[in-house]
Amino acid sequence: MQIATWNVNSLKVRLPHVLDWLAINPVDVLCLQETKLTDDKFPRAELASAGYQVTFCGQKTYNGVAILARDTLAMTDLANGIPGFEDEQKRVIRASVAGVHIICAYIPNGQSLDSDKYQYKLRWLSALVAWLKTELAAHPQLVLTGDFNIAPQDRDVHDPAEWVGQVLVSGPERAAFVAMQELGLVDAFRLFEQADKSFSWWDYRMMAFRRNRGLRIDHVMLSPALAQRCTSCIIDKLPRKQEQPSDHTPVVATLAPA
DNA sequence: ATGGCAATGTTTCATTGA
Repeated sequence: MQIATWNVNSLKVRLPHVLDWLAINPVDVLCLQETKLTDDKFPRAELASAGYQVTFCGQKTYNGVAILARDTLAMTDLANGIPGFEDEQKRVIRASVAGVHIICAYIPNGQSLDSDKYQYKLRWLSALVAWLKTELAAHPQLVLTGDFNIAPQDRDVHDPAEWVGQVLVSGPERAAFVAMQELGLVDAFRLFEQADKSFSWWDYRMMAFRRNRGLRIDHVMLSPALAQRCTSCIIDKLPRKQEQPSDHTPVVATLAPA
């Protein structure tokens, strides 16, 4: 089973990229973030033609998440949001696909350490971690994937010194990531030997992609039972090289049959 | 220190992202 995540930065603009990518990479599950579409505008028919069933939850301009699953697989238990956490922003959606419990998340950016948005990010992360504890107990086969807006370690940052004092690398954010690991979730990418300076996001500005000035902030985290089955996790940089790309590129994890 | 690039809204620039 292959599970991928991709922050597409507008599914309206990026639908052709997604369809092209799926044609080459027929993953079983693709989690999308920043669809930036209200539900009435979601391109359900186009994705159905490509062989994918969908569940989505979006809003105008900002946020928006979706899970695509091959239509040959059973997709059940559809829900969105973090239970008990009031949030107008559409950032979490979940579904069970062929018995694997998938949570697709777009964790807040935080803007800057002195921003209200940063406080919101920390509250949000706290709610997520508390909820994950019960989710993991209920669903031993669990994947948490998406745009975490957290670079877990300095090796996930092109120039750590340049990022000191900024969001995505702050102590409290990284502590939340560690808290997820302490619940048993495993950063699939780090199960394997990887090239130095592997990133999943590059700023549009300053030729950041060509200079590989990026961050690794998009993650696939696996419950212990699934980590045991994971045979690979790669970042696919090809979409980032295309015309009019998203600033993020897909991350793909492969699980061996149970 | 600042802005650089891209998407969105109803736009003629502001806001947000990371």
